[in-house]
Formats: sequence, structure tokens, C-alpha cells
Amino acid sequence: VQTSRQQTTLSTTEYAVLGLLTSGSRSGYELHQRAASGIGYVWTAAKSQVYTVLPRLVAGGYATARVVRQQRLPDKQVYRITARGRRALVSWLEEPIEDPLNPRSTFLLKIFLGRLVRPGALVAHVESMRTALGETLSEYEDIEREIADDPDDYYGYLTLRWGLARVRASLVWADEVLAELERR
Amino acid sequence: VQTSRQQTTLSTTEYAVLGLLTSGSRSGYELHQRAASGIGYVWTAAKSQVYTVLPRLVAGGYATARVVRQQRLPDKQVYRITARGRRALVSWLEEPIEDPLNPRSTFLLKIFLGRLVRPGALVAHVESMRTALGETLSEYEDIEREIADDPDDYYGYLTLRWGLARVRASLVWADEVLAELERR
DNA sequence: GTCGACATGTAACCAGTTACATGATTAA
DNA sequence: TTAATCATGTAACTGGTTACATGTCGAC
Repeated sequence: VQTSRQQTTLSTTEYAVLGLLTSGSRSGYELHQRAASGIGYVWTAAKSQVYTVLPRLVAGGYATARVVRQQRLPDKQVYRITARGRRALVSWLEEPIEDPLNPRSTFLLKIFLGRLVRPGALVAHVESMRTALGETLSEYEDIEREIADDPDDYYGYLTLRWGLARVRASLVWADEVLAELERR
Repeated sequence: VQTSRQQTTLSTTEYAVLGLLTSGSRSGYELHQRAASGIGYVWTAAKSQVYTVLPRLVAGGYATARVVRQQRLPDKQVYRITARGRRALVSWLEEPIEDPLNPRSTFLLKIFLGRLVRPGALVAHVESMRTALGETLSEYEDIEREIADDPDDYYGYLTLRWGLARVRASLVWADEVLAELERR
């Protein structure tokens, strides 16, 4: 028996949707609503993306769909994550994060879904973030030394200070979280 | 005499390129190199975007191109911003920023190019950012009160604390910058 | 009778990334 | 001879946003 061709890698949106499905079966509509709260702070998806992604997850064997008939309200498709979907999600969550400082990086999504992974994987993610933040901080500090006293660079310096403030705040966060995770 | 159809609104990438051209005439290649430093911390563009955008700016009358012949090295097109380009850029820079907290918002770009606008416009941008940050902070603090003690939300709380740390750092930055700008 | 929630989707578009393509010069 | 820099572009693809399309029910 020949199985149909399946995707082997999923997009971040697909993993985010699988992540939502780990809290229970949901319809496309519900997933889109949920995307506004909770996970919405770390990952958003347009309605059209959700409806595009769900049939692909079913086709790949990562989820199953079941029609729920309703009176008064239109019928809906309710999606449930499969064991295969769970395995794919967990192994993706444990994979190292490349370019953690990229504003579209998956860092926060992977932390948010931290309950699904081995604690060591989470520590590794936060440590890689801390390393990246430390490198960025010293890079920014080098630039600061160059431009701080040059009035021509005043507006560049303002934006640099924005970056410095946020990198430093994130570093404090990373140190706190690492201490907390290691205490567990 | 009928002028050819011109774009009336430009994309953010086009404004960013115009912003780079205010520091002097540049070739596409140079613009792409510069995008790695300075403005690169607040706006990046792929090589292909730069080469796509430049002829459009010329077609719209926002820039002019001149061929510079070189021995040994290939000829290059050098672009210069026009008065029209400058006017369009400045009026865009002074326009209010919608959704300043959106990670792809133009806030930092407009601060970075602050030397081109009236000081009042800059103050308005930072004030609108401070307002948006204040609203986000109290929203996050509300959520914190709900989830801080619930162990089921532990990983959500970790990501919330990341957000809190960064919002608070940005608020401190905004207050400092406003005080500084008003002292001038 | 108009609006909002429920429910599912398609189509078009825009921005951004990566790969492809070419070709000279210079340094390791 | 291999890679890097200079220089300019095109093509394909991915991800994300907005608009379009349809239809019921309940509340105001």
C-alpha cells in the first residue's frame, strides 16, 4: 500500500495551530478566536491562514477532522491533534532556535508551549537567547562608544538607546528565568 | 503636456531608501551595503527589494538616476533624491504612526530620521508610543493578576513577564526621550 | 431592519526571502 | 584555483493581510 505524498516539514503557523490543538479539539473558527488571546501574544494568524492550514494538517496525518452538526448554528469541522502531530510538534519545540533575536523568531512560542517539552530543552532555548542577547548588548555598547558624543548621530543614538533598554531588560528576564528553571 | 501615471503613495521600503538617499547619492549596491549598518538596525531590505524600488522611485519623480562609468569595475547607477522625494519623505515622517507597537511599525525608522522633521512631530511620535505602551502595560498587568498564581499558566506567565520587562523598559526610554526633546 | 456572533472558505495582493544568472578583478 | 568584492538584476516562492462571498440566528 502506497501512502499519499506527505509534507515532512511544517510551517511555524502549522506548529502554532498544533500547539493550540494540544489544549483540546477546536474548530477553525475557535482557533481563530483563541489566536487573539493567550497564544495571540506570541503568535497570530489570519483567519484565512487558519482555514488553509487545517486541511493540510489533516492531509499530513497531524490532525483529524470531524463534522459536528448543530441546530440553529452552521455545522462545523472540529479538529483533533493525532499522535503523529504531537510527536512532530514536540520534536520541533525541542529543536534549537536559529536567530532567536529575529523579531519573527519562534522563541516566545516555544516558551509558551514549554509544558510540552523536557525541561532541559527549555533551559537550552533560554540559554541560547541569553547568549545572543549578550552578544547584541556588547555590539550595541561598542556603537554607543562611537556615537554617544557626536551630535550628528543624535537620532541614531536615540534608537540605539531603545535597543539597549530592551536588550538589557530581556537579559534580566533570561537570568531570572534560568535561575527559576534550574531551581525546579 | 501629460505626465505619466505616478504612484501617489510609497511603501515603507521606498521611504526607507529615500531616507538613506538624504545622506548623499548612492548606487543600489551601496544602499544595500548601508542597510547592514546604521539604518539596518531599524529597517532592512533585501538586495532584490532595493533594485526593485529604485526604478520605481525614478519613475515617480522621487529620485533621479545617473550612470557612472568605471574602469576595472562595472558601471553603476547612482541615485539622487529630488525635491519632490524630500517633500514626500518629510510629510510621511511627520504623519502619525498607526499601531506603534506592531513589531513592523515604522516608529524606529521615523525616530532614526528625526533630523529631517520638525521637533514637534518627533515629540508627537514618542508621546503616541508612550500612550500605547501605557495601555499595553496595564493590559499585561491585568493578565498578570489573573495568571500569576496558577501553575497551569506557568509558561504563559514566563512569556508575559518577557513582555512586561520589555514594555517597562520602553516606557522608561520614552519618558527619558520626551524629557530630553522638551529640554531642547 | 440593522448589527454582531456564529461558521467556512476563496481570491487577490503585498512584502520579504532565496535562488538564479552574469561577469570582471583581486587576494589568499 | 578558490573565494571575495564589485555590480545589477530577475524569478520563484513563502507568509501574511485584506477583501470578497454566503448564510442563519438573536438582540436592539
